Amino acid sequence: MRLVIARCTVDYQGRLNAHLPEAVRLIMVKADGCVAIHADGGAFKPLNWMNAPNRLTEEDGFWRVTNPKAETLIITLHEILSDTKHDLGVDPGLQKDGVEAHLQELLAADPTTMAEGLRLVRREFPTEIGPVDLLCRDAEGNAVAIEVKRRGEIDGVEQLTRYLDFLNRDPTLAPVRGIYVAQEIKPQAKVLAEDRGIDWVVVDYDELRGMESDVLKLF
Amino acid sequence: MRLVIARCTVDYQGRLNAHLPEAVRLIMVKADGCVAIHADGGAFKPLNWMNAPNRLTEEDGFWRVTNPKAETLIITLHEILSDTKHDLGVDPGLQKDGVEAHLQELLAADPTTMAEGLRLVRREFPTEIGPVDLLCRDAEGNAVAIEVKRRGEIDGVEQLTRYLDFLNRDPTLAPVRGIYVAQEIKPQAKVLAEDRGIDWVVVDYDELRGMESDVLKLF
DNA sequence: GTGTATATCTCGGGG
DNA sequence: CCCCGAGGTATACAC
Repeated sequence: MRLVIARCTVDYQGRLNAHLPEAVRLIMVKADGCVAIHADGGAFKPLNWMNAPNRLTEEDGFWRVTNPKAETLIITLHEILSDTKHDLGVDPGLQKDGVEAHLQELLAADPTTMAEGLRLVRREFPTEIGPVDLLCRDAEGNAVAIEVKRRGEIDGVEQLTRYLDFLNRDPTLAPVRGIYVAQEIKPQAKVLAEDRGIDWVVVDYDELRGMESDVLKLF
Repeated sequence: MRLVIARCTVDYQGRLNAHLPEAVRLIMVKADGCVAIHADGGAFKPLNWMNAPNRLTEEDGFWRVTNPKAETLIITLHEILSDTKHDLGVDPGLQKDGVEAHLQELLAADPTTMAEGLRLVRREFPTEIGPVDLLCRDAEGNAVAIEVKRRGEIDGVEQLTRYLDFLNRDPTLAPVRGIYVAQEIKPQAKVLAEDRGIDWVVVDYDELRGMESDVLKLF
């Protein structure tokens, strides 16, 4: 990783045009070639950047970064205050726990945590407009489409509504009802769900994980 | 801005749990207090981070970063290879051109680029659930609601559908039809739009800008 | 503060 | 390769 502190101006042309007036900034060049220009604030997101794959050429007083999509980033260097290089090696990567996929797994393993008598038909059940997270049948044998979210916001209700529209056109499935399942559901999402006749259930990830480990302990 | 190159392990607990095994990484601490941990690859996104506002305390062998939402980031430092500080000053900020707002301006200037006979009634026409990008009347005098996007995805169709629902409850406007306008429209968004009786139009930003400059040249 | 809409979103998975 | 969905999305802006 190369770290350059420099007074610079930057111009990006690609998906949009963007210009950075002259100022002192950090220019970060990573081993995979990607370039990011950071100010001393604003967290996370660089002011300008160019992802790999790309080509960086150092010319007289400026750097030119281009990628196969013909986007260009021109960094004009007015004054270089520091220029260092560090060998970081390959990163072992981030281990995550608690994302939607895990929640979906736990719910698929025991659909009765969402509603009594539910049996799983399929995870990621395909429709014309995308896969439904879980398709189940209830105790009466009726189809139930389930949308799982970590945080239940209004767009998840829209998503489930779309799936229900399309699923209910299939005579082998109709009538299909919906359940919106999340660790946390916003008030507006609840209102919209109820307005559309969609049930919602708040589940606890830690509790679900605990139940699963309890089940494992039995064996 | 403080830049530390160190062999470290990192643990985040908050919206999810995440762990980074020991490796050499860049730790960036910005003037506003935010912290980002970068590997030597993977674009501009840090492996882990904590946005401002937060509190960083340096303890024996590790840093603890906490924020008001009780999220914590623990950086255990096994070996510090470099530790530098740079004064960058306040950044003048990024100037952008070519975002949705510009596209909306160009389309408002000449609605006939979207459909023949259209006349603009208002930009950002207010409804109960937010403003519609453009409200027009067609040659027959019927109201037309237009949603503008740079990239037309499925959620834009949902947005326009919600607006149409509300606009059609207003007897002075109904019947209102919708047009989804974007520089690029995804297949599923087209399917959903057509399914809902919403027209879609793909427009070219550079062409629109060219037309406008042609008009200016006439004067 | 919550809620909503945008983003050069990034990133990963599946066809 | 593109399409699509998730994200600790981040970020800006209105209420």
